[in-house]
Amino acid sequence: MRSLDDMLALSTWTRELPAEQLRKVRAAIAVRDFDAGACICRKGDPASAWLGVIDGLIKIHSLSPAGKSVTFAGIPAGGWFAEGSVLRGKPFMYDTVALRDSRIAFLPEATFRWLLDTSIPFNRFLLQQLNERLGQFIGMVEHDRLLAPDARVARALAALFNPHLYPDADPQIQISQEELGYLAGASRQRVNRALQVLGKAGLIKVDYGLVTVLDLDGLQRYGS
DNA sequence: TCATTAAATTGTT
DNA sequence: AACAATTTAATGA
Repeated sequence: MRSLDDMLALSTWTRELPAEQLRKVRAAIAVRDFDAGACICRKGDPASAWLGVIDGLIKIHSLSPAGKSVTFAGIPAGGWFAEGSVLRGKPFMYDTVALRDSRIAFLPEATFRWLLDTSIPFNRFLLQQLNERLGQFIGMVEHDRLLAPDARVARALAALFNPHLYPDADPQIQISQEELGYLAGASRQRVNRALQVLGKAGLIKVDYGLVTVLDLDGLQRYGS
């Protein structure tokens, strides 16, 4: 399992931070491990920290009153999230759950605001992150209405490998087809078929509980 | 190390 | 949604 320092080395916003400032940030971050299925934060919890996925995989999702689940985003190792709630100073609006055993970094709200007030590189990073996410969600609406199921699964999968949001060199992701279904808004059966199609097209390789991306660019543009 | 079993995941209808 | 097949992880000899 990766360490906090691995993740900080991977995050682009740490690179231009003066050593002294990075040291302070590093000292303020708390690290917690979660078992697969565990809840990292719930809707309504105060957003007291900016969160980073050091290792593992988490999802941001919402449960309907009837118990149906919609997943808005899966966030693999290397990703930071919840800046929206921290910026607003409002409680979390969604639940986040560990899909696998995961290690999470908690960067306290006060430290987050201090970075916001003092660091141009940090602000630049946040701006890019918000922009990338906005692009992803706009894309989701577009794909949901315009693309066939195979292509929707392809995009949902590709979104997990956004190099700006998740700067992780590992082209593999350990995720079940059921979770991929929640992410793509498709049934598990449909995802199963889509993965077979995408595998035959040479874009991905499918193994038990594991998907390896062979051609990210091809995945992104599949079906359009 | 190997066999057994339960649990998770996948493939198919 | 249901079922069978497959893979993994855990357990104990």
